[in-house]
Amino acid sequence: MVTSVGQDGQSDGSQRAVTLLDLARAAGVSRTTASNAFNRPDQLSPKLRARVLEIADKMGYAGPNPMARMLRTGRAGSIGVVFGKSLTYGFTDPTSIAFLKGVASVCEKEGASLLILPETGEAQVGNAIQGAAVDGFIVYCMHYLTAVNDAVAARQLPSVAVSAPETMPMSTIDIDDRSAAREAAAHLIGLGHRRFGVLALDVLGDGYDGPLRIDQMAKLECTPSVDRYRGYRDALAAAGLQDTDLQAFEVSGNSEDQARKAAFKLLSQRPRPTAILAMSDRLAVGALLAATDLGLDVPGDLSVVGFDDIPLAKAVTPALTTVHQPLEEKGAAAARLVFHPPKGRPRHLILPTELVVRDSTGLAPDAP
Amino acid sequence: MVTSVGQDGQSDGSQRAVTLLDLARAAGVSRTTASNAFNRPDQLSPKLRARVLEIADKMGYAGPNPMARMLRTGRAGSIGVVFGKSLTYGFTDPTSIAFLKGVASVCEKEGASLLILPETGEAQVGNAIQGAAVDGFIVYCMHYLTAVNDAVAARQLPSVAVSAPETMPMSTIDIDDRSAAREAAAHLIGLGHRRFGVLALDVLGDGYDGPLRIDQMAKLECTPSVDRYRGYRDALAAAGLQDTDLQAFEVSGNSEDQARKAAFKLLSQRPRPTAILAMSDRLAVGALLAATDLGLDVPGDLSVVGFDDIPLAKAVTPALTTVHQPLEEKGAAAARLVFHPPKGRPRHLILPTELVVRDSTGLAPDAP
DNA sequence: ACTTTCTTCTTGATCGATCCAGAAGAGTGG
DNA sequence: CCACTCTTCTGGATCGATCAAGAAGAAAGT
Repeated sequence: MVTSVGQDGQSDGSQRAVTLLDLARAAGVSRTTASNAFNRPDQLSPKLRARVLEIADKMGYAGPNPMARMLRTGRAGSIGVVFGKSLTYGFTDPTSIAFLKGVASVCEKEGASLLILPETGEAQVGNAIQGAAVDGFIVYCMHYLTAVNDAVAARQLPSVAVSAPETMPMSTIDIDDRSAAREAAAHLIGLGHRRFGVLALDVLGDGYDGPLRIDQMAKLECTPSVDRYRGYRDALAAAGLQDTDLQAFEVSGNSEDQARKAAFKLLSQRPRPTAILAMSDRLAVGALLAATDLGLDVPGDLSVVGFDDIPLAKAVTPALTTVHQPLEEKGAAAARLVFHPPKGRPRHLILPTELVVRDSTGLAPDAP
Repeated sequence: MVTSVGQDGQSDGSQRAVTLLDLARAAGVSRTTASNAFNRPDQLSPKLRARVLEIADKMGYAGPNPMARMLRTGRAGSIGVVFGKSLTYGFTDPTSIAFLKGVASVCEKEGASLLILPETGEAQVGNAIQGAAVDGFIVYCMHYLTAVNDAVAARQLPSVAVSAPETMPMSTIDIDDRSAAREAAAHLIGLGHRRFGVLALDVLGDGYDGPLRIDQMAKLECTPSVDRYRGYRDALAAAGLQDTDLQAFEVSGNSEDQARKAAFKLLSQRPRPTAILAMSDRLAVGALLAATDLGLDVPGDLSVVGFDDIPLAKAVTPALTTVHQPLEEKGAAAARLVFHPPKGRPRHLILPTELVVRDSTGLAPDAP
């Protein structure tokens, strides 16, 4: 006999949910047959299947309980993405949005869902990671890598870390930040620039704004910020210039407003830098704003090079010269590595970058 | 005796994972005690707990299996977000990104994760919804509402639908599209405009570009596109103008490029509209581009009003006059409704909008 | 008629945890 | 010494499904 259930979904939620067993009993079949009605249509006669599904519908049984199914099958049908910074930041920064988009596109193809994990501060790092029902992880973060990566590694699932040291027991995916940055700086040097300002992403992710903390950098194996800075210096060294020709400020939170202030300071120094190397396009946009504040023409008085090539880069005026990196492809490649993990040793992908010259760079004003 | 496990996480993954029972045996305690070591520190002596955790670490036991835990506790620790359009679109459109950001901020506070579901086409709608291990749903989509919403409703979980008819057995959250649109149009009418072009979001989400399909609109109870169009007409009617003063094009995919083309057509007609009502800021930006193509000055020759007030709206030149809607708050409010569902009847929130006048609107060129 | 195969359906075991009720032992007070 | 509470720990039942193996009956081949 069919268990009577309230007509509408509104009724008091306290009643126990309908289970596969209830359905089986109501339909007069075994649990397995009921299960097969949903999962293996070929395992029972179409007529019976239709009847079972109809009764299921009548009973308000939506389908097999996902949690139970996961437990039994061992598959979650989703992959997790961990942001080092706050979850909200992931939806603010254009680079991580593009990355997510790449991840999402692959998830869609695979029919999997995308679980985005919160990070409730260093103390509880790993809490969410430990408890996530997923088939694999993508780690996208810039700071305190070890805590997060260790938690992910402990799960023993196919995992990929973005911009992580290759010493981790998981696949990694990255760009060659150092040589990309070198290329950006070399471009400016080629245009005759000799005095540079650097807008750096914050090295430690601790909200610090101010002169670059070179001493702290030594501690960090590998962050985009450090690598890009080294790349800038490489180019200067190759041209026989001194480190002192490089004035660098860290800007917290990759924010345009903060960058504007920092750039203002850089550009108020004498002799004034003739070019600004920004470690992200958002920072570069901040530099453009500061140039406007100071009445400087870009690229007449000042050249600006960005990094990332986010959509905004070509929308802004003047369009930014910047280092293009394949943000979406980075996400897609990471997702692919999670869904089809390499057998044996982990892979370490390096994606190509390319300097895109637009309108924000020109000959140095004081060039001979 | 402690089961020996390979030193590194690299070893062949075929060995069965360590379970709570294994850990309990290794530590010489019961499963419950081992479980409590992770979940209820107050239920066992600190000394024993430390020992258990240490052994767990040694065995490579990362913590209780999330799937099993979910099944037993009945809680997933995450909420699901369903996009009607493709998953990728969710990370492309600025309005949905802002919405997600709002959702994410609340998730972060609640310590929950955010599961983003794929939609693999109308045929399989509900597949992912049925199988998602979540504690509630947020439905964010514009089209074929019923299929998705029915699948969500069947799950009998706390759910919120954005821009859905209130007939659904779930909470909804929305803005008053119609009166917001009316206000936008009234603003232009007040400036002396009498001939309007409308750039409409596609009514059916089927990739159609072309003249507005008014006949189709009648079929749809409630989509932003339809409501906004009605709002525009309300304003015209109130001013004694005819519907024929309103030329409308649907633009598929809320894309700037498509909008540019559509706006070009609108502006090539004679007599030329003096104002464009765009149903989104992206469409409005397309209109600005088309104006540039045609050598029209905004707001001198043409006024443009957007909708949404995405970040781009004030970054673009001229800054867009637009209808501000609280996108992030919309996401946050939706998430709050999922985490703390109203007892009894579902709630139906209407969030406030506000016309923000910036630089893209001015007096009609032919005004008396 | 006998074996074989195919279809259709069922039973028992299992996935890996948490919850509930209660046992064992230590400490307290009368 | 007994009754009581408190802490610490345990075993059995349970969450809701899927899987592997096999039974019952129909169809087909020899």
